Amino acid sequence: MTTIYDVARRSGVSPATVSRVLSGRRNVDPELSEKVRAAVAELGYRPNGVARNLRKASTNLWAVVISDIENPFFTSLVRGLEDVAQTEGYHVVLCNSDEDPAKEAAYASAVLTEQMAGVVVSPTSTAEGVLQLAEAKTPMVLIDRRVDGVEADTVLVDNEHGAAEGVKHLIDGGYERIACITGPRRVSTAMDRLAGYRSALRAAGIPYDKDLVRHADFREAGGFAAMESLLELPEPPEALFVSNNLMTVGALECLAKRGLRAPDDIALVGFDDIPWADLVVPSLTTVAQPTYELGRTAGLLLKDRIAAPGRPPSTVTLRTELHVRATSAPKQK
Amino acid sequence: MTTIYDVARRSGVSPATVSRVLSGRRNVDPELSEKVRAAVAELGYRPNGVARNLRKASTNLWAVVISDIENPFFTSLVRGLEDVAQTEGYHVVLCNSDEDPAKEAAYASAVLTEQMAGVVVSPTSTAEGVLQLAEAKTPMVLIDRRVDGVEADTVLVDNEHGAAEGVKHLIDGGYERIACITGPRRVSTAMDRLAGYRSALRAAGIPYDKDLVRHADFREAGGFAAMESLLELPEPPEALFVSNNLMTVGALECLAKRGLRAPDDIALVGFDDIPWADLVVPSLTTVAQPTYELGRTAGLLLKDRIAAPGRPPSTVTLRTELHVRATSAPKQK
DNA sequence: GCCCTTGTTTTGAACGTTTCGAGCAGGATG
DNA sequence: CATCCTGCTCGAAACGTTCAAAACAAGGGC
Repeated sequence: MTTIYDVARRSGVSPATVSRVLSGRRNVDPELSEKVRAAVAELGYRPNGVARNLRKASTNLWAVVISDIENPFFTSLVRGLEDVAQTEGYHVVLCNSDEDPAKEAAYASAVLTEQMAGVVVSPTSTAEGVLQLAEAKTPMVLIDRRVDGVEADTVLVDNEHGAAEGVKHLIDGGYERIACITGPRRVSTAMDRLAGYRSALRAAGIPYDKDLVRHADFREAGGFAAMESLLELPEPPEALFVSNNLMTVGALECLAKRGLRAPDDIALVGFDDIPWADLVVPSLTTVAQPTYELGRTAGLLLKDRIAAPGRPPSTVTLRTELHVRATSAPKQK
Repeated sequence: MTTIYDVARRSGVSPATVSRVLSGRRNVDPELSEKVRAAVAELGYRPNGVARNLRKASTNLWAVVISDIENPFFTSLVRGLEDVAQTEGYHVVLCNSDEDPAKEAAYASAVLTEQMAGVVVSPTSTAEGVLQLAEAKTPMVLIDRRVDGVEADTVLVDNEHGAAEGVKHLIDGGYERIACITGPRRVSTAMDRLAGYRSALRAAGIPYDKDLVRHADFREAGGFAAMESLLELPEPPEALFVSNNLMTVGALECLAKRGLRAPDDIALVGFDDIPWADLVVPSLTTVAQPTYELGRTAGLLLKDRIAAPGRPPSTVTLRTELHVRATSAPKQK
């Protein structure tokens, strides 16, 4: 391996000067600089990033800790983050936590020992990894969910407002008996979306009926089961609001299996888009989240945090957008 | 930051001994070992991964260079890879090349300067990055596509056989005038799938008509345009084989826009699944690739390559699986 | 009692960079 | 002419680990 010493010898200067030439500092004689560049080219020298990292006590890695890259929500988010990372000179390390606090903690530990420059994390319910990172003062951006007791930059979506908008849309379509499938009680997004559901009902003067609410696990199977349980009610709902994409898919599968159709048998609005929602027939009405933008924003916040670690943390809340499609067509009287 | 020296001082041994205790080597007195562990716990010592990497001249990073994480094919592949990486003690760095040889080359360069332990890459058409890595003898696994002149471990799918099976399925359904939308000429997978299309026709005694073949860009827009061009033929095809998932989506969108339906107006088989292909109505017949398994296999090959760099490269070919759904229903006479 | 062997620990030298302080010209100033 | 700057360059010390080689202790054979 050729080192900075080889280049120094070849160009007749000291390693220190080579270093300054390569790191683009000023205060170096143009003539020497030229010699150094020539030597670099001749020798095919490539700086050793690891050595630089050791010396500088930091790497150019960002970790992104999410529950599962196969969830389209995170896929697009990660893409947004990676695009920012690329322009800022960082690389993104992908970490699937599968909502498992132990895995999250293991990744947090890796972030610390590998001296990564920063982390973007969508916290699991217990969030011990996040606490560990917060304590170590690692630059960190929380995404999608808040964590009690942790002060950190956060990127959220206006869950309550988005959910309310989706439910209001159903109400406007003439539906009154509207059910809700949401996520675990410990997850802030699940509760925020439920709150939106309730506030839309309240605004319309429809009484809240807790028998119409199900808490599932944000996964396909959970949505399926919750849908089944709702359909088995003595008086099934005439419309449904589902609070994430995978559970919506599960609910749709349940309907398909039973030969039921939206919106004729039950009207449907889902939170969070799924790819090609237009191709599903009947096409799916969703409260779309700006997932790419979420990732991008997180990247920008992380960059700023690294540049100025002392600054007080900020929270950015992005707006959702209601995509009206076929499953929420107005009630036929 | 607490270092191995601090631990050594605290436990009354030399740094070397601490190192041996922590790296789990034998030849260390259990009593000392215990003391060291105690000191580690008391001080909250955490080894510095960067320093270790420098000394060992290698990191625990794998890069995965793909065209776009938002393509479900790669999403699932990356997930398979990451699962192997995790059990083997590596981390995965995500690199979206967007089919841009310059970006690919930039990532290849980063792999070298950051001393990453290995790379899994789905090569772009010109593959200069791959050549650079091959020259540097970086452990590398090629995925999905072959590269001329590069000897490396490779994981492929039996494209020709899979395509032939899909097309034969259409022929068996009574269709004869079958079109094909495939990818760029320089990409091996595109040509392999086209070859499968041709061989299925040949086996059935159907003459090959090059007017029924379109080369597009493997993207949604390309599939859309190719579909339009096929529909404008004086005598449009009665069935269609599309050689990747995004172009299939594009083709479906084109049909939807024109108010045409599969399989009544045109029967359809796509190569590569899309998520929730069952939910699309009519549900989509596909030649499914074992995408997760592709990533997993690549990970295992990479692990082996790192363990034994000298071994001759091997190629693994995985089988596709025909998922018969609604869009390929037999022709109604 | 001496020497060799075996098993464990320590010393000290890397690994390849960056950066601090010192050194050294050469010009400006008093 | 001495002194002070200014602008560059260089030497050397980190950064925190691992590992080869040396040192040491203890046990066994002759």
